[in-house]
Amino acid sequence: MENHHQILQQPNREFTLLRSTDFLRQNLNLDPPTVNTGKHVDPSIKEVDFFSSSSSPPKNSGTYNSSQEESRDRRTNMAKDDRSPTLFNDQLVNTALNLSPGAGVSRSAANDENLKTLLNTLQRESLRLQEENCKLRTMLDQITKNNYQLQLFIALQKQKQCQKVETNSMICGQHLLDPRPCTKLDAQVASFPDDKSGQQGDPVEDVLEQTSSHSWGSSKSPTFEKSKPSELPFKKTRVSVRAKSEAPLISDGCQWRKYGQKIAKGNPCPRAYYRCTMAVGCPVRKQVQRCMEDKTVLITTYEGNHNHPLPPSATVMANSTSAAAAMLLSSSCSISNTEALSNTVGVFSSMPYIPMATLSTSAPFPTITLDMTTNPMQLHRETSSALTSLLPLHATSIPQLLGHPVIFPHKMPHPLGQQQQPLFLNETMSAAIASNPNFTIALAAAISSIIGAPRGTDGNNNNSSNGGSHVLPLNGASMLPGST
DNA sequence: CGTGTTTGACCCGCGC
DNA sequence: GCGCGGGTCAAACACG
Repeated sequence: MENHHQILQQPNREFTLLRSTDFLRQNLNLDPPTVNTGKHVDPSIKEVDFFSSSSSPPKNSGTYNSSQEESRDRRTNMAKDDRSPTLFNDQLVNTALNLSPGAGVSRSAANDENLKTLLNTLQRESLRLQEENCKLRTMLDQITKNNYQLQLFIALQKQKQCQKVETNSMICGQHLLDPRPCTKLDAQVASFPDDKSGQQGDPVEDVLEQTSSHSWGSSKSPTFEKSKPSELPFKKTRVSVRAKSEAPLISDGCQWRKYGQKIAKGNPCPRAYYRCTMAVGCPVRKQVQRCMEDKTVLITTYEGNHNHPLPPSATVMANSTSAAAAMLLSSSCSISNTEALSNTVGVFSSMPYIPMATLSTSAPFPTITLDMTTNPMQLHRETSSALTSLLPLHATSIPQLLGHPVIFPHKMPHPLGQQQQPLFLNETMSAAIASNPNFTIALAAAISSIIGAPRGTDGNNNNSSNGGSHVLPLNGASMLPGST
């Protein structure tokens, strides 16, 4: 908790914290040597050029050097092995199989021995990789969890700033911002960091509960707390996803129960209302409606926060939608157009295949629409102009959509510079995947980026052998060049 | 019989 | 105050 506050007050450190590997180390107290059983394997997937003739080894950490030297030694041994197999001592790869026709029968025993050794080595290596895989999985879970909590703190901090700005503006008699009033949540948010007394359990969860209870809730619904008349209405944030799909529903990993259907005005296609049934009282709801212009396009609108753990498939969707919602939040404080835009760019530049993002402020609730229906290459070109038209939006809700949001800190510099590095898992729906095979690649890139983000503390890509870039199939596409 | 869907009725907010 | 439209409820129904 304390760390989060410190981090929030030191913008320069924000990025460091959210960089996967550093974040991982800091949160899990995993020093590189402890990650692996035998020798060091950097959690980030580093591209090591085993065949480079470069004579200047990187001057990184000692562990990394030792790893490289080990690789060099192995190559050397393999080279020598052609002439003198006995010189090869590395247990990992034993190439001392004498398969030459001239070898006598007396050598078969030695060959068997070598084969056994090789087998044992491979088995050990396989076990080691399994252990690593398991550990990385655990780390990934932890990162997701920590990001979730951190994002909430950032959101809370932003809410506080927002409130200050609005207060100042009111005092000056020039309420230039969106006139929509601050809400009950604002007060809760503002008081949250200091007001821990009397709270049981995780205060973060408490705030989420409060947020959820106001989200999309009917005053009649027994599940939701009814707002007192004296309280101002709660402004909701929604994320709408457009995807081509013939199916009546898109698969997002959650279980839904239909509770209503309506013919909305202006669209002959009925709008279906679904409620999450993965947990009792989960306030998350979604609307599904076909696009009037193109009936193959399914528009799914999400709102609310899950009050239960999500399966991985649902987390993927949650990350994407919550990232979109984070865009709303990042621009919610009405600081300035430029700043808001830079924030939104910061979020969406990380989403390689969330192409067309549009905000609707005319709707009763701030809604962001992610259009997955167009060609990704085209989208990359389109998005820039689409996003540059974004205006700051006063979304007073915390868009903790769908469980496990991930958010970039304020004005986070991109680690890959021109090449954007995705930190969001955008493989969202089977329908979208079907129409856009690049989603699979994007997912791989996103996972790779989480597991193997490049190290560094300044946010620049100063690591020539970083593990993220070589696996990122971004089509050379930074969605928004020049984003900070 | 339990679970999910359908559908008409109802509630509520908003604009006029 | 009234009408309209969005959202939700809940009884009836379907299905495995």
